[in-house]
Amino acid sequence: MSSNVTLKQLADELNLSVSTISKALKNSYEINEKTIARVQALAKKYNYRPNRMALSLKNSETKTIGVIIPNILNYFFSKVLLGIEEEANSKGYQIIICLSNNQFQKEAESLRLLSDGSVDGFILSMARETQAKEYNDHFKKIIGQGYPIVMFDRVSDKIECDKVIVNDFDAAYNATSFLLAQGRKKIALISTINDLNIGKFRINGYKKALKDKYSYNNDELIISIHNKTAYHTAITSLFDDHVDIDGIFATDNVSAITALKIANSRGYKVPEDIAVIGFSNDKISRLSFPSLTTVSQSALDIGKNAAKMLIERLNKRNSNDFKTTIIETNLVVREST
Amino acid sequence: MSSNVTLKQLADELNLSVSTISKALKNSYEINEKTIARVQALAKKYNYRPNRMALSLKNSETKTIGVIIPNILNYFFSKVLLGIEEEANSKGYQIIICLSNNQFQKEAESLRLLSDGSVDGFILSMARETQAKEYNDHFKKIIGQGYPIVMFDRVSDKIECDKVIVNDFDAAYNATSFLLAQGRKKIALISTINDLNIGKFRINGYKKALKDKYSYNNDELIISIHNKTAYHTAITSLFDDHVDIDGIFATDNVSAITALKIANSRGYKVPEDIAVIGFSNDKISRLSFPSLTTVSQSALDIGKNAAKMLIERLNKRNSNDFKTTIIETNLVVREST
DNA sequence: GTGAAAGCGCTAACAC
DNA sequence: GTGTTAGCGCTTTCAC
Repeated sequence: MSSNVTLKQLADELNLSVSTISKALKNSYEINEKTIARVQALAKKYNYRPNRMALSLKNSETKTIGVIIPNILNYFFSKVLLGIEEEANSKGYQIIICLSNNQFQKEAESLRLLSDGSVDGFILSMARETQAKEYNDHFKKIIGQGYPIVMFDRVSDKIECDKVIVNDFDAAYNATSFLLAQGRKKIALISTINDLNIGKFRINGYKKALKDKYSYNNDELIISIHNKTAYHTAITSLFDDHVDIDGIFATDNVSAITALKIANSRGYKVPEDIAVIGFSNDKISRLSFPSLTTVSQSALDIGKNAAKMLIERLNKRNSNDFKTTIIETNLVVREST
Repeated sequence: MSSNVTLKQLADELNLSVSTISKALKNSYEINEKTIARVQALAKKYNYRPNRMALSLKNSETKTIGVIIPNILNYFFSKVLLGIEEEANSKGYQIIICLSNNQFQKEAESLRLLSDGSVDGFILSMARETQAKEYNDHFKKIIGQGYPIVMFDRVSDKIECDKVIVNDFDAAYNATSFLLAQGRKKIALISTINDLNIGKFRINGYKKALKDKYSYNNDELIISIHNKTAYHTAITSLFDDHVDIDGIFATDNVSAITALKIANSRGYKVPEDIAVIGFSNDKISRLSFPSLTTVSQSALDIGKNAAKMLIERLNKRNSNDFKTTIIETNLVVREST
């Protein structure tokens, strides 16, 4: 921390008391106008700023939000963070960031560390491990301690708190329907997030869309990938086993683009012979060859809404009417469909 | 902030004084062992954690680092952030993050907001606007207030502080030399960061490499792009004007991949007819078609080093021996060369 | 072995 | 119109 000027130093220099200085800086009606002017001039000269820690201690509020994110290298989460930061800053809040790296241990530790009065509340998306193993107690404990939480995207039914999600079922349903409307006859789903709730919702959306289309007479074709190193082999097998495949919906863009590359190298024409849709409207979807149609989740809005909800809750404590906000997705159509 | 237990509450419940509790929790030799045991048991029961704001106020240190980043959607900066977070956490520091969005105004405002005792020091990379317009005063002011700064990647000669950079000159020299060693006869440089120092260093590295290769007899061919929307047109013109181009070194991956796409669409064979090298070892470089050779900046190490340097400086104030750490780059060769 | 008191920087109720 | 005091939660010095 720095050697900033304090009220006391200003008071000494002007031969006034600390409380007079404090009031003068707030333009209190109690204080003589000349005094106010003198005080404010000196404060300006020394660039006085009230010490944030002293204020926090006094007011029992930090004006700081703890944000816990599974993976900062993921474009979606970065963009949500951008939204949180914008909204929080505009309301006078700062954000402390912790990265769980998708590990339960680190998520719980971050929660523990920040629940020492460092923040007023939390915005978070569950670590993959936490959701896969259905750990909840660390969240409940924090909430029990009086810290409000807003969860986004990867949320848990078991936790009572505000939430911001997209309708993953609808998103997948619409994406699959888009392929069906093009007359695609054999559509596969590639999922790399089978262990997450959102992954399950997306699978269900895909299944329902196929079922609703009476003229579609192939079985569901679902490839589940659990390992980063397995993308290429798994998708290669998909093409080997189903040469007549003409549509792919992937729950992430890395597998979507891997599929595109394999299709390219096998001489499929995209989108004539095969269409591919990814998930998350990130940079790579614009730069792939051909560019990738994706489901856009409006990550920025998710972040802004989450911040807005948390700040609202901080201002009207003790109410139990938790809300879940659903952010609309939309299909951004590019060259791959 | 939450309703955490305080020393006072523990003291009341045990009919002891606050100071006894405080000492007991620290296993002070002054305190009776039985008392220690009783106190610690109760503290554990109530999940006591010392209030961070009170500690900060008392100790005049926040154990928090302010990080100001130009663009969180940029993979390089995200990865640096990851490095900072890892190193800082391991040393017991938290990080408050601010995004300048490459605007001077927002950068200066973030600095101003956090210099109220919220953080112990700063890690930052200059906003594009700040560097282009050579604004420095806001940094100097903060340093004058006693806040140490560590700058990384986009740094300024005008500011005396610790720095972490890569050798952009060498990186560009080596990348260009790699193309020359392949026998490329007409190598273009595409720069989208001409307004940044690192952009200038990269151009110089490219120029020097061409000069050092006696057998190379084409002129320098430098395309400078200043506008996000102009990538495609500018690079298309490059190909129009120089059909015999056989090598491209780009200072960023979006233009490198745009070049790849244009080359693909014009029937060039990559890398036989033309080779392309990008900058920053991010996800898209692996997923492009063909995958892109890039200069890897070891972003994680940059982040870790920056955090390490700042924390070291915080522990030995008042010394003026500022260091600049140079992180090695290396060329990651993929299919595009 | 335990407790009282001061002080970190600030605000606000209450003197004067 | 200005000053005194108490207190936010904690640590530490000094008394008892």
